[in-house]
Amino acid sequence: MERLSPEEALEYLKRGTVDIVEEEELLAKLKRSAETGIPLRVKAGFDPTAPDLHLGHTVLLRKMRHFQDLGHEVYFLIGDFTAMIGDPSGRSETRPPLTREQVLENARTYADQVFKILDPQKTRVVFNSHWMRELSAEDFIRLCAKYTVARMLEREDFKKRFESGRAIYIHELIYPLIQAYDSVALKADVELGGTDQLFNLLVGREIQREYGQEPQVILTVPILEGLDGVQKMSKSLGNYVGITEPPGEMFGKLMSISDDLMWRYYELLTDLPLAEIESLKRAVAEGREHPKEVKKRLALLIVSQFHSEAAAREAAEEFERVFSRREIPREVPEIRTGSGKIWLPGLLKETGLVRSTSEGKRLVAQGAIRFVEGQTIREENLDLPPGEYHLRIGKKRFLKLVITS
RNA sequence: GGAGGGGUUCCCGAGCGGUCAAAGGGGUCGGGCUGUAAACCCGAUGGCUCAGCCUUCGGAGGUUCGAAUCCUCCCCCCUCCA
Repeated sequence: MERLSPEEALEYLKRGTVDIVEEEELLAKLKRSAETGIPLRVKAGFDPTAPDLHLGHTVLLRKMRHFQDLGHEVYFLIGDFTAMIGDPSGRSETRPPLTREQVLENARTYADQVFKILDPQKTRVVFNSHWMRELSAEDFIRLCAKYTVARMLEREDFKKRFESGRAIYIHELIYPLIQAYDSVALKADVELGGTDQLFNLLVGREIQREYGQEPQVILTVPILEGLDGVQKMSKSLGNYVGITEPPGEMFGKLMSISDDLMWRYYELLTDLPLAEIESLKRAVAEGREHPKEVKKRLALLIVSQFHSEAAAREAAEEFERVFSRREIPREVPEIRTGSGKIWLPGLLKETGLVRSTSEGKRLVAQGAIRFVEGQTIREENLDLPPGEYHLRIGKKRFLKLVITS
């Protein structure tokens, strides 16, 4: 991988990006790096407050990894100083500054998750409070003097707010400058970010120039759609796959995405060459491949990134067993009870499979509860002889009921 | 400082004295169709000891046989004027 020519490297890096500013500059940097043997300094910033990563975040992380695979050095920047401001692009307000302990704690959590993708050998974790705290008021004013209000107001959300007369706080205007200064401090050759970061990243180029540095090249990656295929993947929308989730969970969630979305995930979440993805796409369109099989392959590829290949394969088998062959899952919550009358809604609530007895009643009424063997239970009350029973609640929930005499 | 509009169930959003656990949409869940895909169709969607009872409509009081709906005070958001 490290032996790609600069031109090939460029192609490799371009995959799944939205903007590249400027492509020729990137090529030039790659060439120079190849000649001198000095790796490029690649920067990407992260919010210190939300260390709960999902596949959406990995689009960026994977791009960072691509640079590492080419031998470059990644600066994983934790914006503990900028967090005091809160990036105005999000709806986030000014946040209370985190304590040093919290920041370090979050950084540890990041490390646990991030190194499932990044190569620890080629990753430098840095905190921008490091240099920002050192910056004197004079230095800071000098920094501010390098950019104009008019330029700052070009940013989409500032512009809108300005035009509609909504508040823009001065510290918000500062945010892009600080992020830009981070690039100066790190002498970044490249900065990566989501498409929503484009403006901030561009400011970085200009500020670097002002400080006599060669401007960084910018690569933006798309914001990944969530499992619903419409909204961006996010924890609060519940349409995400967390990177610490167990393999079975991941696999199941990935199998539930739409066929259309599958191609997007192939491109952004796997390293399968684009040409192969194209030919798969064609095979599906022509009916030579079943989309379900292709999706299974996708799920396998993704799950293997976070778990062993064996674990991924096992998840696939389990999926087959339970959903295709309608068999009993390997691990099922079990509840034991004495014989006699059993009130199903109450039992389901007890096991935590449903939230309330009302929900349990509803499910029974709707015919959602059945024995795995096939028979639907339409009565809320059960009276079964001692033995083992396997219940299926809806499509995904299972319960093993053991009745002792 | 002045004038006005608003805070409703997970979300958006109707309701504006009883028939309101509250229209409609979204989401979610269940069923059908399938490939646990999408699309589509049907149904459900506060809780409980469930033909009944309890809790919900920003908060606290009040009027009334009866309030999400009327009154008083308070908190929060938005628009316009200054």
